[in-house]
Amino acid sequence: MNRKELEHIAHDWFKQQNWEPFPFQKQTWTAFLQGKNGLLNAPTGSGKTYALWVPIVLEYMKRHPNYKSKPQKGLLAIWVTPLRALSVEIKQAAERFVKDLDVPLTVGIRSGDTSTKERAAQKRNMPSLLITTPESLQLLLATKGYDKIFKNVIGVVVDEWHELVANKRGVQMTLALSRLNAISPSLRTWGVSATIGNLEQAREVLLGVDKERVANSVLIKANIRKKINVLSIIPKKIEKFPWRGHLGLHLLEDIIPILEESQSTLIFTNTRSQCEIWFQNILEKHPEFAGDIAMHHGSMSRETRLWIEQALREGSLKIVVCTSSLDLGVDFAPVDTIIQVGGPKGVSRFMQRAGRSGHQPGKTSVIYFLPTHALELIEASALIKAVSNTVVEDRVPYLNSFDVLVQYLVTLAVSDGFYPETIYPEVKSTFCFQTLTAEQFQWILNFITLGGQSLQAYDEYKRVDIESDGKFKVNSRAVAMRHRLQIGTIVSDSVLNVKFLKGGYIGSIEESFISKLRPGDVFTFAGRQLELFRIRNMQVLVKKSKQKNAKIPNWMGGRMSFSSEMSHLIREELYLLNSNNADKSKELKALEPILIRQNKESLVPNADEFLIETFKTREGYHAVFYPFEGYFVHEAMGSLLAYRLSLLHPISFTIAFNDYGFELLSDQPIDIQAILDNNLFSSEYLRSDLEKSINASEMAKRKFRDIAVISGLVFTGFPSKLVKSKHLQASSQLLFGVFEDYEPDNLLFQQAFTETFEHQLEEGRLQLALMRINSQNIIWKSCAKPTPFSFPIITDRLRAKLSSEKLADRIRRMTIQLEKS
DNA sequence: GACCTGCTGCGGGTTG
Repeated sequence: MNRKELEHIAHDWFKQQNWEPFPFQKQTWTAFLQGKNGLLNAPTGSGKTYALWVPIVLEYMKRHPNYKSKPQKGLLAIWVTPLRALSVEIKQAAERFVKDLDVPLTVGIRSGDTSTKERAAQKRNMPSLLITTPESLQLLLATKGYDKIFKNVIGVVVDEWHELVANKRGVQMTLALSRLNAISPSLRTWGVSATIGNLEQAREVLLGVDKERVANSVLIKANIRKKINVLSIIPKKIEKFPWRGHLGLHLLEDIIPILEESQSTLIFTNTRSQCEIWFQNILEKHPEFAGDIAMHHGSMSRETRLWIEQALREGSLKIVVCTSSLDLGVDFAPVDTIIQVGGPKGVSRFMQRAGRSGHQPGKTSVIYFLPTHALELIEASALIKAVSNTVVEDRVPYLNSFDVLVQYLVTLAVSDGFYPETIYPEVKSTFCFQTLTAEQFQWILNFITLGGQSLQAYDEYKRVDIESDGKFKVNSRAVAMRHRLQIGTIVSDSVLNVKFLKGGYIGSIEESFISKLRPGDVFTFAGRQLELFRIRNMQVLVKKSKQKNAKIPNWMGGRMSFSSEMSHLIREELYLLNSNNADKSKELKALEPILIRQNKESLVPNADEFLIETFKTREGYHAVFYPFEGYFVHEAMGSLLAYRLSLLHPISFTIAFNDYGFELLSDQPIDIQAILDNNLFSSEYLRSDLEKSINASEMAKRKFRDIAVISGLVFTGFPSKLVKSKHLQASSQLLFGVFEDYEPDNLLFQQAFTETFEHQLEEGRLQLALMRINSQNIIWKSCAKPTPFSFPIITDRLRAKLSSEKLADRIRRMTIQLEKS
């Protein structure tokens, strides 16, 4: 049978399903059958799964013409998905396909949900097509004789590659790929990705830095444009609409008609507590929705979440209030409407959420944007434009994640052991470790065998032995076991499990929240009123309660900052505000009263202007700056400017910031002229000034917590008996301190700082922002009172008390004040 | 006068 004939079979099959084959499918089949690697860019719900199952099966038929009488045993292809939740759907698709085609191939799943028994059975007899997660694949590499499992694999497909490419799970994935490539000579690597700004780079990350290999691969773009209809909910009376806030409950009644008219609706909120609040408020004001409404977020028990997902699929739920937990994965066909409450902070996140509705080829997605404060109308306007111009963010890959490399090398040492001279070039071929030097690699080897320089005295850090032939191998069963338990790059937050007294797991909650409650107190969680009974063994035992006005928990999650694309779009919209342009969006027009007020008290900047406002209140002297660059950049820029100002003249500040700008507050007048005369926005000496200006060590210490866990320096405990997170924090801090004092050139210690500057403070973006400000005219407005622009920032400070002043300075200042009075 | 904050994802031993 030749390739053409085989393709016909597949085409016929597609016809039988009444599916219109997309052009990219044939292109993908051809490239795969030619032995090429590649990246397929296709939206969800476009049949992309089949685009890659088909050629894998075709290749199998081609290789084994008498496959019916003599089916090939062992693993043929691996499908990696970042979400367990997707495994079942992919498995069903694959099974249906091989069954209809009558090919004797077996399909299996291997993930955390797979039982020990099944896992063992699988190891004896691997399915032909294995669906797994990056972590479970890594665990397979920690198995004795893994090379035999993988030696005949012809294809690895990494699904949702855009989700992995910019984090450590992606790094881990590429390390595994580097090994598989060496084991299996006819392996093809394929990624499937949603549209992202840097698709070309995503391909390079997937395939490694070998230029020839990348040049011989293909990048296939599906070119299917999903129609998205964005509608914003505009407050009827902007004068009474708050200048700040994040909940958006003022507009609750405005969405009721939308809920009633839609078959089913997802309401996306930005935080878990906001999700709880919206759910509760809708039910309170519209009890008629009871039974039709549910909520879904990451701290709720998996059981409840799965139930809700199933109900959505079946169309038996009308409304689900959720967080990012429903961004991805499972496709809910009956959902026809999306409501986004508050700014989504990034264009791709917004589009991703919009895409949850009308999830069928050819259908239009509908998303409503509900602003939670006045300035978010600018965001609404910007998002509408972004969607029609298909602006998408880059996903920036990690570089030199030594913690992941340490884990990977121990993984290899746990199974069959490794020879550095074989593994070094493989590691170096990955995007993440392309600049890894022989010295650095040697340092890592020393680290896993001796525990590095400062931990040499402790046996527990000597995990790997060097055997007489030079093989690196773990011989201790205890070390191997602990390592397997801790494979992966996701480090969980410190949480307590919430359970009913009579049993029944509800979800997880932050230690910091629950410690403020006493037995008998009532709180709301997962939409229920719960009375705290007692806390025991990291478990919160509760009873049902009917009491109203319960406290709502907050979780300490990651903070979302504007993406650089989003910041850019916001500025573009802002610059339109002053124009009398007739085609100004209705969102911007609605802002008119606030615009008039801002222009009266201060000014709305144009494209060539950078605004600084100063005013005095009873709190002190305020200076507010508006780069519109997002929270993270403002955090860094605020500290930088405060530091540089204090060099000119001793002064101390309190700094506040949000996505729009930052504020310096002092008890002395702030010399803005000095900022202008001394070029304090210069991007020169950025890193060294930044290092001196912020408490980099404190931030790095927090980053180091994850690094310590991933690299195996800190053990998070056995499944049944988790180590208390406080202990975890303590030991990672202890180690941080040791390295700081005795081994500052420790690569893991240094990595904590690199991550702080590059990922937390976004040094690269800060640099660009400073350059932009330097090219603008700085307009300094001395205002009589807080302006609409400054109000959200200065009130934010009342919550987050972040001070640049040292305790000693503060005490000194307070004493002087006392003396004066 | 304006203000209830901070997402998501995975994994959990061995042998005959």
